[in-house]
Order: sequence, then structure tokens, then C-alpha cells
Amino acid sequence: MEKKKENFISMANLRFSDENPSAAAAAAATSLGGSIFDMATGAVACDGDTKWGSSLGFMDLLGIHNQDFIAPSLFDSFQPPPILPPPPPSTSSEPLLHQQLDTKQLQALPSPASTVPESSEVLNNPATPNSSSFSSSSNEAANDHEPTKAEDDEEEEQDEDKTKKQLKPKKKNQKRQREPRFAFMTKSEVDHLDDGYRWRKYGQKAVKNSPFPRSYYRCTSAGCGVKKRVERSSDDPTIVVTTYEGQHKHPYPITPRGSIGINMDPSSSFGPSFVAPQPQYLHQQQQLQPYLYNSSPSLNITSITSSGSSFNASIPDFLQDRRFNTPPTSSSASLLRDHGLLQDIVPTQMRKEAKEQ
DNA sequence: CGGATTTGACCTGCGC
DNA sequence: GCGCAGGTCAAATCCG
Repeated sequence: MEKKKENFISMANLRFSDENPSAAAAAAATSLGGSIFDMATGAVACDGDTKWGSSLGFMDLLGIHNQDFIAPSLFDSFQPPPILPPPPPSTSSEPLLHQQLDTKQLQALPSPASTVPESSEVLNNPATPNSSSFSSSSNEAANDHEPTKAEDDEEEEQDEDKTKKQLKPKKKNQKRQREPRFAFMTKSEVDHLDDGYRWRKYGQKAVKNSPFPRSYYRCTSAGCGVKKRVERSSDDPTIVVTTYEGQHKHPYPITPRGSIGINMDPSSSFGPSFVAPQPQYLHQQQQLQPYLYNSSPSLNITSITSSGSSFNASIPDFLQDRRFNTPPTSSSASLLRDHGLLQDIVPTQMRKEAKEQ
């Protein structure tokens, strides 16, 4: 059986393509199987001389700033990942990217990308030609292996042995049911960005082709199996790649650091959406990162996938107006596009710096 | 002392 | 089948 590969492309390519054209191209070619998302290609093309780690606004990174499509249509193409994307890291300045990445795609990506070898990560899904493939992302991966009874039996026996050495009752047939992932990059000096949730580090691994280790965190909330990985881009040490996996099954924690507005909108299939600014959060950002990406693009990302499921969840809340409670309208997206997001959200200093690079 | 982190071992998936 | 790399576990250690 051929491994399912989504026609996804990480927005990371925007940057990678810049510094590693060949790899990016390869990623695009191999990963997308030729069906390169318009957004992706457009983004790559238009951002060819930019450095997302420094001057690109989020929308730029999304390839929106001078694209012809509008946000809604863009996100309509996303696959609804049943995850609750975390709020933007408190120390981040730029939610640099991303979306549903396919393992191969990511691995195909140059350095930084290679540090995010995720399968079925949430990423800016290049307008999947076939919308049905949309819903497949992680689910497909999880279901592409029909368990057999033989396997079940065999597995049960093995379980005992396994538990002796390691508590890994995973069943073969369950083929590591992975949660959809959402990865994004941020420019930060600290590795573990404070996103408001409580995380417990459970592992660290050296990453191939990267001098920086990858840290593994799990949400400490009982019953919440959300994980996240944090690693630095080997390409740009100032870039932190954070990958979230899973969906928080609990309210957004009220941390002593400051309250975080939560809108437990029951209508949202995506869990709480954050609607209020986080003063503390912003403060941190500014302290740690002068290049504060101070405004999330407003996107009307509520959409319906081919499967009919609400797509609201497919877009990380922080891509929505979590911090600034800006009405998520397509017009705002277009506004950003029309007027140049950078001007509004990226400090002049930053833009200047980007040019010098 | 309890919770968090570190770290080496182990497991799993994948490519060759 | 083998080796590699990613991911996870859990004992040891650290820290408030």
C-alpha cells in the first residue's frame, strides 16, 4: 500500500525555497505530486526575496499578500484538523507558518523543514484539487491499515513482553494513530514558548542535520494528550519551530501569568477560541522579541470541508483573532493584502532588517 | 517532598 | 533484513 501523501505543502517552503531552492522545489515537486497549491507556488514566487524569519507578516507567509485568492477560499481548502491549535507563543514575534505537513514533504524540505518531519501536520493545505483528500490527512493515515484478527491476537501476546521493557501497549493495527499536527515557526530567543498551557517535557532528541535538539512536551492537564515539539531551525537559530499535536480537551488554563480570554464557544468544534487580548502575553512578547507580530490576520476561516465537518477548527485560533478580537472577516484579510500587512504588523525596524539581510 | 527536567534505552516506521 | 532517525518511556536527577 502506498503511503498516503497529502498534497500539502508547508508554508515553510516559502522560506526554504528561498534558501534552498532545490530542496524546496523538490519538496514541492515530490510532496505535491505536481499539484502544487496555487498559494504555495504563488507564495514561493512572490516571496522569493524575502526572509520570513524577519520581515514577513503572517499573511505574507501564507502567500496572501499578493495573491489573488482571498482568505476564505484559502482556508476552505484546509483540512479540518481536529486539534486545538495553541495560542501564539507568548514570546513569539511571528507565527511564521504552517500547516498540515506530510512526513515526506517535511523531510524533503531543507534544513529547517527537515526539523519538522511530521506526518499529517496541519499546514496550509495547497488547495487540494480533490477536496476529499482534505479530510484524509491524519485520519487516513490512521485508517489506512485495516487490522486483522491475526494481528490482534499476536499483538496481545506481544503486549505483555513489551510492557516488561516499556509500557507501549500500542497495537500494531492501531498504527500509531497520530493526531493532526499544526506547526508554526516563531522568532524567539526562548525555545519553549509560553502559550498559556502547561507542558511537561518528556523527552529530548538530537535532530539530524541540526545542532539543536528537539524537545518533546506533553500537556500536563489530565486526560489531555496534546503534545508539542519544539526545536530550533538549524538554518536560523532564532527561529523556533513548534509543532502541536492533538487537541486540548480542557479549558484554556488560567495561568498566574495573566488571564487569557477564552471564548468557549459551544458552536465551535474546535474548542475554545480566544477572543481577548492578553496584556501579559503581549508584554512578554515585546520583552523578548522586539519584532512583535502584533496582529493576527483576520480570516474568515469558518468553512465546510468536503466531508461537511466544520472547518472552523482547522485554522489555529491564533490565526484567527485570538489576541485582538478582530472580526474575522474576509474583508480584513483582503485589507491586509491590499494595504500590505507588513506595514501594520511588522515594525519598520524589522522590515528594514529584513532588507539588509 | 513533589513536580519538572534530563537522559539513556528502547520501540516504531521507513528507506535501502 | 538492516540501519537510521524519530518518538516515547521511565529512572535518575534537579529544583523550588
